[in-house]
Amino acid sequence: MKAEPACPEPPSAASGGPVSHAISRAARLHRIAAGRLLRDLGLYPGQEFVMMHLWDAGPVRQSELIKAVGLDPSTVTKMLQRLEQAGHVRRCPDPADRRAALVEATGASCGLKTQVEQAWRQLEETTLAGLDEHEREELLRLLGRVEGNLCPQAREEHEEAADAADAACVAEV
Amino acid sequence: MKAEPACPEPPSAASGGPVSHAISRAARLHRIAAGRLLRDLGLYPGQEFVMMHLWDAGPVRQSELIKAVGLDPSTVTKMLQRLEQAGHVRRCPDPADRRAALVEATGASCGLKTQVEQAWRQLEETTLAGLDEHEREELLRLLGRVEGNLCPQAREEHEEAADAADAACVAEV
DNA sequence: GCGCATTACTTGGCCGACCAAGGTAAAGTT
DNA sequence: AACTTTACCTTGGTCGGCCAAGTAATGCGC
Repeated sequence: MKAEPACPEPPSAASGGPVSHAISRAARLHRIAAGRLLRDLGLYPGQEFVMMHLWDAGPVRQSELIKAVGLDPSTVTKMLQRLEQAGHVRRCPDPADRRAALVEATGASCGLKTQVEQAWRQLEETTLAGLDEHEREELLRLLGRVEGNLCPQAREEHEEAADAADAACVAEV
Repeated sequence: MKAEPACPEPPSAASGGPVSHAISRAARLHRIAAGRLLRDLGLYPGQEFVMMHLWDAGPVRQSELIKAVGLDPSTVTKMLQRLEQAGHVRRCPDPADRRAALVEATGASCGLKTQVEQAWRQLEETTLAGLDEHEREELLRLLGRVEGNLCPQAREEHEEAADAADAACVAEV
C-alpha cells in the first residue's frame, strides 16, 4: 500500500465553513477515484470532460469547447496538445477563420468512448452508493445551487470588513 | 474582464453521471472563489488547510499534518517549502526522532489567522447563499456520505466488465 | 483604406496534486 | 549484533489549472 487517501476523519478544524471543507474533500476524493478509473484508459482526470464533449458534439471550434467545459483557455490549449500527442484528438485550422482551430476526436479515441462512459457510470455509482433516488436528486439540486452561487461573474463587491484585531496566537517561541 | 468562469450552463453531456459532473464543477468554482479570497492574503488555494491545522494544533510532526489534511506526503513537503519561504511556517528537526520534522506556524502568520477565517466564512456564505439551514445540513450530510463512499481504501476489486462493443462514432472523416 | 478594439489562441510561469522511486533513521526479528 | 522491515520525508516528473502577457487574424468605425 502507498499513500492511502485515508479519509481524514471528522475534520477537527471545520471551524469556519463546514460545507466548504466538505466540498473540497469530497471533490478531491472524487477526482482521485476518477483518476484511478481513467488511468487504465490512458486519460488523466480532467481530460474526460473535453473528450466527452468532443465525442457528442463532433468537430468544434476550440473556443466553443472552452466555453463548454468552462475552463481557462490556456488550460484547454495545453490539454489539447497532450491529447493530440496521445492520439486522442486532432486539430486543424479553421478555413473560415484563420485564427481559430477546429478540434475533433480521432477515430482511435472512439473505442475509448464506451469505456469512459462505463467508467463514469461506475464512478457515479460508487460515489452515490447507499443513497436513494431522492437523496441523489437532492444532492444534485443543492450542488446546482452552489454552482449558481459561485459562478455569477458579478462578484465585484468584496465587502472587506477586516477589523477585528488578531487574537492570541500560540506558536512563535 | 478576463476569462469569466461563465457558469457553462446545463451540461449537455451530463449523460453518464450527473452528480459526478456537478461535484467536479461546483468544486472547481469553489476553489476558484477560495483562490480569489486567499490571493489577497498571500496564500494559494490548498494552503489554507495546512495553515488552519497548524494554527489550531500548534507545532506538530509533519506526518501528523499529512494525516490531518489527507494529502500526499510529497504534496505537503512542497507546500511547506513554499510556506516556509513565504515566512508563514517554520520547520525544525524533531529531537526525539531524527527522521521526523516539526512544523509550526510563525508568529507573523498569526495575523493571517483571523483574516483567513473571515475569508473562509465569507466563502461559506457565498457558497450557500439562498439555502436555508435545513438545506445546508442536508448538503453537508450528503457530502459526508459521498466522502465516505469514496475514501475507503478498500477499492481493490476493480470489477472490470468491459465487454460491450463500441457503438457508432461520429467524428473521423 | 486605416487604426483600433475584439476575438482566438499560445507561451511562460507558478501551484496544488498525484505517482514512483530514493535515502535515512527508527523499530522489530532472528 | 546484524538483518529486515517499516516509518518519515524528499526529489523528480507529469498533469490539471490558474493568471498574466503576448501574437495573430477578424471586424468595426471612420
